[in-house]
Amino acid sequence: MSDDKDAKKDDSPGNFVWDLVCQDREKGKHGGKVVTRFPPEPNGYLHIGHAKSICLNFGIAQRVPGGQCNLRFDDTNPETEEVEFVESIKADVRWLGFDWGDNLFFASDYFGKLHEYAVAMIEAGAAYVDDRTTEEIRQTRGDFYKPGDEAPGRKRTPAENLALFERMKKGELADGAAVLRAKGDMASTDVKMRDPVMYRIRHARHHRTGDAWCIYPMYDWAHGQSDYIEGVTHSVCTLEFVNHRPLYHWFLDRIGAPEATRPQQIEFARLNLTFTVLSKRKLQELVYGKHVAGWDDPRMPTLAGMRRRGFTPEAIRAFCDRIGVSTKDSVVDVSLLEHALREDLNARCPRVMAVLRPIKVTLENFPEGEVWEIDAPYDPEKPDGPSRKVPFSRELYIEADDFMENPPKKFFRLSPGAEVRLRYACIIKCKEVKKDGAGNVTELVCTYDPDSRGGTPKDGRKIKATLHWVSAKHAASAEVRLYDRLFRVENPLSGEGKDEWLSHLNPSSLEVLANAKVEPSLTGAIAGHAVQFERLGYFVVDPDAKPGALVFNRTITLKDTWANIAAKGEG
RNA sequence: UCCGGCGUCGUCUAAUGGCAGGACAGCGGAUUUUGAUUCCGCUUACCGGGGUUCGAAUCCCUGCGCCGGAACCA
Repeated sequence: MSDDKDAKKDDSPGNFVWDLVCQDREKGKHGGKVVTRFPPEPNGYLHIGHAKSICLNFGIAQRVPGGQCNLRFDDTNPETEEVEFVESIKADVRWLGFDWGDNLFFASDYFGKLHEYAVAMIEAGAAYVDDRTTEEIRQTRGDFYKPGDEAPGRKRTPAENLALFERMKKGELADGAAVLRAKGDMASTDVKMRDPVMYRIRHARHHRTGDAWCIYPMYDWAHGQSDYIEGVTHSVCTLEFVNHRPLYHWFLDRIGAPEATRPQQIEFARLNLTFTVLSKRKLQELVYGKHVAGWDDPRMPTLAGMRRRGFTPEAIRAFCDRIGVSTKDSVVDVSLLEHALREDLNARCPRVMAVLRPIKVTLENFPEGEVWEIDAPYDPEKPDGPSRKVPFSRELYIEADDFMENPPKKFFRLSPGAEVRLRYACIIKCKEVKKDGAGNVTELVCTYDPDSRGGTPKDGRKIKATLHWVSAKHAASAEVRLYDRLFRVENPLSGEGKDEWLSHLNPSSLEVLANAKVEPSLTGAIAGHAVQFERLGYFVVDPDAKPGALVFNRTITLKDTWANIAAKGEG
């Protein structure tokens, strides 16, 4: 089949949802049409967990000829939803690389239609108004072991219920005074079926419909019907909705949706990540509790935060491909995300040099005033490819971490009497260590080997370490923000206490270095420019940067075998 | 005491009654002017117990464990 060929064009791995979609197409269900949807509630920012759902839903639509994925905002709760969130969500989906075309919808588009359906249900005696208190309704619902009691409203005539519902709609009743309930089965073992609430009263301004309505549909009433109205074929959601599936189907029955054209709800496991919290509520707490600087704080797992941190859409999509999709609760190791990130950045970032914690080096035998303009490739694996000039002179900065006065055995960087290579420049040897009154190293006096220009010594002797450096006189200053994992424990939510998870915040998730030194080629770098600082990691220019005031965010470090060895040595 | 879902390397995920494979992590090695990258190699798994079958991760029974469910949230 030519369809098969189309489906195999991309190399995305399959998963059980994709399998179901393929089976349905083979059976000719929905005439072979596939329509999915991504249905965020605009009450917060999108995070990496949403990315999994976005990649799944838009991914399926992309892989099917004529496939369609709607972006539908599930905006049925005016008290928590805002335009700011719908705009950020649209921007994030676009940034991730997906396009909903003309298929931008809102559940609030269907308020009128939903109301018609509800009225028809009341007329058919399938729904009624319950005007007791929330507390009474809760208490008469029964529990897991006992059936509930039937509400008095059930006995009213359709005409009476219609009149009451009309009063609800007109705003004659206060918030909480009454709800519309479907006549389910108060004795059902499935608590969801015990006369589910369809509408509640909220005298609140809605971000789109304004004050047109004061009754708002509940999720179970709105969602399946919205799917149906849009012609969605596969309604993919997360596992916590498995319990809602019978009700999803039941409401479709009530409105008379023909079996052949109705959507099918399919559930998959939401993403969990080690060292990360992904619940919307927790993310809100981090933002509103000022534990982070905002929704786009580079430590946040929000797409806005990750973007600012320096993640690429490609890395996130590759990650989503690799974690797969299943119906098993799972926790993905964050190192898999980091791997996908490094893999992508490694392939796209030019290599440059920057010194984060400068320590001064003076080459005592290097002529005062002389400057080498070294031609250094942006991609060392392509020595003849694009390059930039890097000035080298008598006074340099190297990384403080690259010098130890009393080095352990396996440390092969600079120490008194030791030789190292300065990348692309030459071999130097440490002659003298200068210190201040407190015993801090302030300067290293070194000599350079004039026969090693370029970095290769004439006599062919082996130099184990190569250090990055910048010329003191030529370097630009920059602020560098060193980001690390927001939590220091693998499962921040493991504790019992309500706010215990906050105690697991990593106190050193952000370290700001005010006086880093970067090579002059970086002087005019603009926000979003991503580079590798050789031997350190991947960095991106932050939007806070201004002309003459560079600001870099560390996206992620390079893998660091030495750090592991050093850490073990201490243990 | 109820209803529903789920159990495969440390982690994530394949297998659709026929050799339990991949990725990440870890460990070891080669190359390296980034202790990076790249390359090579290694360790490690079918929740337990029965049954059906020539043959079971897969089908059946049973036990156990984990997750979700009693909002006028989604």
